[in-house]
Amino acid sequence: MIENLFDPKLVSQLLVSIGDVSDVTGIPQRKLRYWEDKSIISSSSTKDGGTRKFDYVNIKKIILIKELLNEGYTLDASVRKVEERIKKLKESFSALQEKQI
Amino acid sequence: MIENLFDPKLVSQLLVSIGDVSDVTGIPQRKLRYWEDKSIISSSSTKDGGTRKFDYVNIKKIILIKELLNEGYTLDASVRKVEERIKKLKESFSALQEKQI
DNA sequence: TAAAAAATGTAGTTAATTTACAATTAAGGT
DNA sequence: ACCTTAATTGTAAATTAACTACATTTTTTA
Repeated sequence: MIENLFDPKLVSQLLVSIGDVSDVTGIPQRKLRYWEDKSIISSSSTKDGGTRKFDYVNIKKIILIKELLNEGYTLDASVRKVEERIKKLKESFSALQEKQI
Repeated sequence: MIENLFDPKLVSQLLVSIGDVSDVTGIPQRKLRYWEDKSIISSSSTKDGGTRKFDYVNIKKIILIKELLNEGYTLDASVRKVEERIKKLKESFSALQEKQI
């Protein structure tokens, strides 16, 4: 049932602009660019001057980092803690996509 | 397990520009605007001149319509056939969001 | 073949984002 | 207190992406 709902292949293809990511996460655009500069998150901005687009995993990552920041962790510490979860998230993600449900 | 993967609340908040929807679905931007004019799909373009943003359900709808068009259905017929599936999709969607998983 | 449906072309305009500078504020160590 | 590094913020000018509002073309159907 849920398989019909969320097509993981489709979800993973959804790209969201920085303005909309900012709206959804509550993190200012300026900060998102800063985090990308520091390689904390990544977007599909193709060096040669396009616009940044964020995928589901990166948006989820931003939200998780924000939560840890709110708890009082430093940025680096937050990122370290989030990395492991994101790693698993990515794995399950590609596993699901393989399955071709 | 899957609950951790796809946060339905988050997925439903992802908004995608017309250019990216076009890339993902293979439907030209011009046609997407035409379909919206005909109320086949909808976007969050706030009349007062912003840019169109499509959500997951509408993107899924576009893909389903495209498939039926390829099978030879007329646009109207395709839409009619898709509506029922989309209705269920939306229901499950909000049900999941309520659950707050 | 006439009418309606479906799709397309494009010019001029507006919205959203980019980069690349610099400046500011906060936190941690001695 | 002072210094250093981390973290964040401000913004102008340029660029990219999308918009509307026309009109036109192609396809389908009665």
